[in-house]
Amino acid sequence: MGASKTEHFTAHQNQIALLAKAMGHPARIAILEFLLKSKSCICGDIVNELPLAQPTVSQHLKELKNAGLIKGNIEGNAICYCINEVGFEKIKAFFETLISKSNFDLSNPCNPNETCC
Amino acid sequence: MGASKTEHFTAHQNQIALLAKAMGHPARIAILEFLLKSKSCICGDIVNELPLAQPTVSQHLKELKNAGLIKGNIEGNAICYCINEVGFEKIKAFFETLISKSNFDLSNPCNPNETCC
DNA sequence: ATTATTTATCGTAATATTGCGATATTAAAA
DNA sequence: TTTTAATATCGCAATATTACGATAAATAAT
Repeated sequence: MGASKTEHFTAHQNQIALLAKAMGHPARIAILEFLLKSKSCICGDIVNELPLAQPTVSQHLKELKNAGLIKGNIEGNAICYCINEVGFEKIKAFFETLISKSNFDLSNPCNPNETCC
Repeated sequence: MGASKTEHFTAHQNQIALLAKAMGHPARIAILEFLLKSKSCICGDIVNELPLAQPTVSQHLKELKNAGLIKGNIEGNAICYCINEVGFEKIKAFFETLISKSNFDLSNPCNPNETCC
């Protein structure tokens, strides 16, 4: 195989997995950190910030864009990239609701070395 | 290639990417949601909850365990799984610090259709 | 018009992931 | 001790990801 059986899971589960997957590479975390540190959009610069070849960075940017974590638009002969707050809020909200709706006591976790089920 | 150049990134970037990657599959999101909904650890049941064969689920559980998102210990001839609050707090803290340290105004984002760089 | 700059795409090799049948392992139950 | 149950591992096929050189595309600069 190699392909995920997405049709067997909820839209929400697939959506979160998609966002998490896009964040599942150190280069893409570096890009997100760089864009968040900046006050506005960034033209170029991203390639110089990363220890990867230009086509590789371009590919990572494309994945972040497809996942909805960043935006990019043409600005002359350069491209202006910035955080897509929509995707970012989605994954943040996921953690918040997951943790708040959780019955699991994260502050007093069960010890797996004890009998607990 | 196919292998990430982890050596070129910070330990923190690699750590977060590892956690995100582990969450980058709907089956693993489903497992996390199931464990968080439960009050304590879960023996078995996880395989029956998912629309995947037992070896596949076992593999997903292993990945979540390796990433530090869940714990599992032997309980007779069954295995007791529960949330690993350590990994969970890590990824939660990542979002919190990233957003608090961020200079990017998430509530008033730049519009990529305007000149912004 | 030509050249330089910036970014994307193509093609391809190396490696990783996903999924599952078959089988092993381990311990409880009979 | 044999059987049953639960979980893990092996091996494999299908597919996806990662990385980058070469090249294309599009605009700015000369």
